[in-house]
Amino acid sequence: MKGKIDSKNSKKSVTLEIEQSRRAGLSCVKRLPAYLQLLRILQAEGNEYVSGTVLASVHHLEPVIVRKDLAITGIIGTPRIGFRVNELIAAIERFLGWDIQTKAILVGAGNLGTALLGYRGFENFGLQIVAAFDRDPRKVGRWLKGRRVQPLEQLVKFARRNRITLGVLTVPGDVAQEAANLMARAGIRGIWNFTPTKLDVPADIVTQKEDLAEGLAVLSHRLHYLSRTKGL
Amino acid sequence: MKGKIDSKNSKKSVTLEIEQSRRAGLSCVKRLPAYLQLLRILQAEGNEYVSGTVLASVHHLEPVIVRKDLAITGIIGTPRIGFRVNELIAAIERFLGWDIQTKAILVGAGNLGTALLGYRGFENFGLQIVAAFDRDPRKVGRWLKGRRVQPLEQLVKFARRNRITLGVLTVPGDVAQEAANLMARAGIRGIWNFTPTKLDVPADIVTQKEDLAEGLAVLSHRLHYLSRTKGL
DNA sequence: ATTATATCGTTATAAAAATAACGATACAAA
DNA sequence: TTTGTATCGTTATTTTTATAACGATATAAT
Repeated sequence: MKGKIDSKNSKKSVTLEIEQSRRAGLSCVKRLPAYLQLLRILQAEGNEYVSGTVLASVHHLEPVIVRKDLAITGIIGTPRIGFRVNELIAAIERFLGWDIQTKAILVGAGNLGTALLGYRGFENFGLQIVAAFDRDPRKVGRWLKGRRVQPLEQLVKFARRNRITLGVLTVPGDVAQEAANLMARAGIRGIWNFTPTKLDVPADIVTQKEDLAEGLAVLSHRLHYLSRTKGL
Repeated sequence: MKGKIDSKNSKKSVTLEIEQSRRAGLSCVKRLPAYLQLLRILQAEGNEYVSGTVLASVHHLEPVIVRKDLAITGIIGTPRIGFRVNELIAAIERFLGWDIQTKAILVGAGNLGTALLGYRGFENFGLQIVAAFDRDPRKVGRWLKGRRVQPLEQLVKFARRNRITLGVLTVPGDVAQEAANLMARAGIRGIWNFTPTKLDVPADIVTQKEDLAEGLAVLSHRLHYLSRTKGL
């Protein structure tokens, strides 16, 4: 008389199929790479399954949060067992768009720019920095971590010709807006902004500001005012 | 019969004086450095006052948020005028503990470590990286951005002798925990963790994890699934 | 076969953060 | 002097995020 299986399943499948990925909370998206990192280690170690509980304990999170986060990638686990590591990795990568490599250019071959160029590991994040640009004539022409530094004047042509969609901005703050304008002209769709400058860009361009000072502020504040909070 | 001025003022002053800095929301603390950065520019340009409205518009925030954020530093503005730039800078710096320089050591003289060592600007964040350490004998002894790279074995002695309270961790992920243990033994109180490894440390040590992948995940996700959100 | 248990997925509640609303104040202009 | 307005600080509401609660399920143990 209750017909439990039927009524529940039909509702769930419809919901999941129709709205594809329900609104993905920002904090959730931020946690996904951390899961991914651990999952790759587990995969390399030969683990076939992993439980949300394990993922949670490593990252000092509540298991519920992990399960909810994973749910938005569309993955489905089995009770008492957990999730298939392979499937989980694939689901997260796909959700973040990291299953296909995105070509990016980097502007500003200074300290930080050089470090980012040298970072082996972006390939794990679906990112491929294919070229570097700088305004300084002394830097132009030199080779940095396998890429020849090109002059800024070449940026627009290069980016258009190679269908570049992502730009990494590592110039000094006072020329950041200028460089961003150049990227916009070049048809770039997203800017990863490592400068302290808040960029003004057309509405169809996505920017992500990366500010070291932010994290340092949290650290300093906790250090000075006794740490009461627990989480990250 | 209402006695509005009296009742309100007495309540406010008591509240403010007693609990010093009411619980500082995490998101608020993160925004403070951005204000600070802009304030210093305004100061250099000779501006004496700034309104919360201006701060807000530059950073694409609501004025209310700015006023609330500033309020927790203890600063008080004047209606129609705004805040004194000098006072505001001092208040934020003091709140974050950036009014006195904190000495730090850096462990891991790789790409990122080198870039951080070369970053002129930490002095604006109350941070002074006074020494660099590395495990690799080929790096030990070399000079990097004005600091001689020392062997890991010297870390504990050096940190204790110089009363170092903060450690910057830029080693590969698989040796991060090991380095963190060393820092703990050396009496370090806070660890700025640039590795992808979640650290296990004694409860009295504060850690702040800096994960580039986090920001990239947000950027990628927005790029792939149409950007509906507006804010940073 | 029954019971126990670890885990899942969902729903309900609590906490934190963002947004909105509103009175108060200081200067400017009529 | 009066009125207007930009801004402040606080309180109220909404939204987002985290935590808690709970039934469901798959294996292991009795």
